[in-house]
Amino acid sequence: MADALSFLIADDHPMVRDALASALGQAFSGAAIAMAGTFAEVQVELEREPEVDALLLDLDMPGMDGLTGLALLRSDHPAVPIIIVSAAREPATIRRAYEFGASAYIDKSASLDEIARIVRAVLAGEIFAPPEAGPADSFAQRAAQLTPQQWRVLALMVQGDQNKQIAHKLGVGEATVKAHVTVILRKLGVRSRTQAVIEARNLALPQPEPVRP
Amino acid sequence: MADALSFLIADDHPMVRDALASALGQAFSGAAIAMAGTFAEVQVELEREPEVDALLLDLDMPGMDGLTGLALLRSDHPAVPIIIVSAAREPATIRRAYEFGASAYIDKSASLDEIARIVRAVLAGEIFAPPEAGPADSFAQRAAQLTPQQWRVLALMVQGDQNKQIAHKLGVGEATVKAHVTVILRKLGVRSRTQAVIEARNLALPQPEPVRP
DNA sequence: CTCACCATTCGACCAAAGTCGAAGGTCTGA
DNA sequence: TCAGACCTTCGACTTTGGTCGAATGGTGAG
Repeated sequence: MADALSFLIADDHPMVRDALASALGQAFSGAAIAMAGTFAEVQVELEREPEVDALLLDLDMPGMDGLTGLALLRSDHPAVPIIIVSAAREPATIRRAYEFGASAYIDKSASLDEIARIVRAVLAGEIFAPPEAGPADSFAQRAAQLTPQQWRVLALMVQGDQNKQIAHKLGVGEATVKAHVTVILRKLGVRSRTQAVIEARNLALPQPEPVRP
Repeated sequence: MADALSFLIADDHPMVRDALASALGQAFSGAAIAMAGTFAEVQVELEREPEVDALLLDLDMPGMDGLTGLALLRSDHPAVPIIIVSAAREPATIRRAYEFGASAYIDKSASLDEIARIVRAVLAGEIFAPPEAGPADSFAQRAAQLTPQQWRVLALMVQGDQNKQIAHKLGVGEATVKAHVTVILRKLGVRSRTQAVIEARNLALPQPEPVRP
């Protein structure tokens, strides 16, 4: 399987999807390219074909609460390299994306050549994540310790679901969900569900906006 | 008291405070001008002197969770006209500010003449709030029904406080806080504390950011 | 003044959230 | 194969959250 590459492109904007697909098809002839327009579709595709060589992911898709969705995918499929493709964002968001396991970041204004170059580098095993990362975001550090199932529980908590609803959606007992919540609260360093939701939402919605007087 | 006007300027940036003070002092000679740099200071000043003719308020101050703080002040002092002074914001935020009882909106890049003109209009009883407002934000409409004490409770809920802590901070029993929470949930149309906090925080942090490809 | 209305307060009761301990499953390295 | 670590699951128990009914006190309409 020398050149039987496969990619998954996730973006809610069809135009962007096609542009990325054309860029990849040109740079890697014969590559299999799958598409997804919502967070749910991404999960389905990855479930069907977990062996993709790279996932090109937009952070502003319906269903994924920003970085929460990234972390969720990352937990479910640790082996899949994830390349963030998004509009210009604050450096803090980009840094956090790396902390959550993203392999690279591509600005939507990048040229097709640039995209191909970055994807090729990721496939070669290079990670564009800055090895330094500085002191890093403390909450992100703590959140990175969560297991896949715990991420799913947290993602539903952030949407306002109660334990009973979460249990039903995940197909487990309510007692199980409660146990997960307990661990989540301890790992995040908070003392109530409400505080956990507040902190998690700060991840999804980085800054109100920069001040420009 | 023909021209014994008094103003309260609330902004965490000293430079902006001085600019506003100079604009008002020039346009309304003899006016008494008080200052505040945090949300807590605003509350103290309004408690000490509730008869101010206008409050010039910055939304990005420490302590006030965006529009939550505005609504809180509005509930505590319904008679004080509030003029929002802030950096450029999305139209949705400005619209919501009006729904929460703001009398006018001044961009920080406005000239001193413009500021004086708007303040004069507000003092004359004119409200710059668009009478139409369209379908309006449904949550904001529901939230506007909250009483002052209920706003205080909600503001503390949004910070992640538990009922016991809220009771202590407000100097009432825990049972009282629970009763308030019940009414708040019903008025907001949600079924749990977590959902209420999620919706309330959507007010404070409008959008992630505009897309600029 | 009297009545009605509403904000605020609380106690008693029920539902949801959170804690503790434990069992079974999987994977890794000795 | 066995030991240890970890994820997932759950039941029993405690704490917190939320509902209902009721008493108090203020305020405005008639």
